[in-house]
Amino acid sequence: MKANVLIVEDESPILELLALNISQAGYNPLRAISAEHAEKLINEALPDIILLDWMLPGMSGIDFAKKLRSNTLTKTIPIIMLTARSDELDKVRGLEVGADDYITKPFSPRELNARIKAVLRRKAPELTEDLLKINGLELDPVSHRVSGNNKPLEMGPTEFRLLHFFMSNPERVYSRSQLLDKVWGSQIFIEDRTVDVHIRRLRNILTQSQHEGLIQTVRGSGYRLSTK
Amino acid sequence: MKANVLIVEDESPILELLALNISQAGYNPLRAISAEHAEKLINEALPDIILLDWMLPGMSGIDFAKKLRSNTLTKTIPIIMLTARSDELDKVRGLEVGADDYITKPFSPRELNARIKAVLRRKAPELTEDLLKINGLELDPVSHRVSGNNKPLEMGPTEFRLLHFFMSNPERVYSRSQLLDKVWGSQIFIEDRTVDVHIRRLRNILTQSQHEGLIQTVRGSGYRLSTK
DNA sequence: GATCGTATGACATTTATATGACATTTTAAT
DNA sequence: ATTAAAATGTCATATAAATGTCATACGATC
Repeated sequence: MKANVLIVEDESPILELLALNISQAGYNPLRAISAEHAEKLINEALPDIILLDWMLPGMSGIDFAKKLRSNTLTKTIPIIMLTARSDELDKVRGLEVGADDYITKPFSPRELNARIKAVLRRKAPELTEDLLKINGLELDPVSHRVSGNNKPLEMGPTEFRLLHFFMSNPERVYSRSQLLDKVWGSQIFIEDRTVDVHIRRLRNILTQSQHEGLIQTVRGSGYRLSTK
Repeated sequence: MKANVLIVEDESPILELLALNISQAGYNPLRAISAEHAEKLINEALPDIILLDWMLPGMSGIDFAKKLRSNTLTKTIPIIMLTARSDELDKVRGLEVGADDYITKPFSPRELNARIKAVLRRKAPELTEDLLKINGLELDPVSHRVSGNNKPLEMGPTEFRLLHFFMSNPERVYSRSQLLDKVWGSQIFIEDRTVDVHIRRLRNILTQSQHEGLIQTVRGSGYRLSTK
């Protein structure tokens, strides 16, 4: 599950540079040369994060950010602003319209990737590759392995993604619909009740290391991973 | 809290078929036989989602979609286009004018309902996520947990919502019908006296941490959450 | 003490979740 | 290509929890 990074930048060389960088960092770059172009891409599939140039022909970056923030569908997508100069005023305005971070050109690839990672970790931790440990339960996104109290646990892909998501967002209730969106994907059409079945499968597997209590039912609301 | 689904379809048998389906799926169907007719209905009450036939007499579906998108009031209403053929070009044009999804005839009831659900679940409004604390009583909307003096308190969904509402609006009296509106929902037909029962249930639970006095009866008026 | 509004316990019903089974689809191996 | 194995989504049923209503008891107010 590579994160989709939408880059909105009108200068083609910079755009390509960014895209190269991003794909090397393990993300999936999407290119847009204007706000209008970006909107089209967003209509097809919501990106996980947006890199947005401050200066754009047509709709400016800051107006576009505002627009994104005013739409329910896009308001939670993290935005990193790209600005030419390190102007404090720009920074303030950027944060005002809801940018999550911002970076001034020229920037080092390392810094850019670090910031993307930081923002993702905050907003969509399930898209990072961090090793997750909770109460003796370990999930390694890189090797794609799970173990409970050092005992390897075998599970299907869906259960893995479900557990990955829960471990990335512990102590938080998710409705079945939210889980379908986050774990299955928003373009998928399956029954709410199917979530129950996968929860049960996951719990069954976690039983091997007495971790099944981690996945809790919150009646009327959904499910939660919690150590309490 | 049934979602209102506006169906715009000129062929009466198909319209009825759709309406039947939609009401069986737990939504409330509104019927329109033309774009003009649909506009009238929209003026009366904004639907939650619109199923829009591609081919319509008078204003075409695509023009109507464009019109809806250009109006502030209606631009955020999700639209699902109904098209006769699976023409890629149509799909592109549909997405261009801002349809959220589209489905080709003939379609299975299941697929249709799944798509409606998928589109609706994405536009769910977000509730406030702030941790509420009053006098040692804590309610966390995120993890969906309540504790009194650090002791976990278990309660049913209705009691949770009731307490959530009171803690969000402390020191203020609400009549039984106001509570029914705010906590149960406005279209629900329930006896006033039932509120009493849930108040008692809530108080019983709060007794575990000596917080039952927080919920006060205001004779002749209703109930209030107050620390005084 | 009569009246009115509220509290309480019991109960039938409704609603939500858990579970086991199954048909199909996907994936991997040969 | 063929086959076997694994995974997936759905359904029917079982189980559990929550809900709304009522009858009755209680307490305040006049």
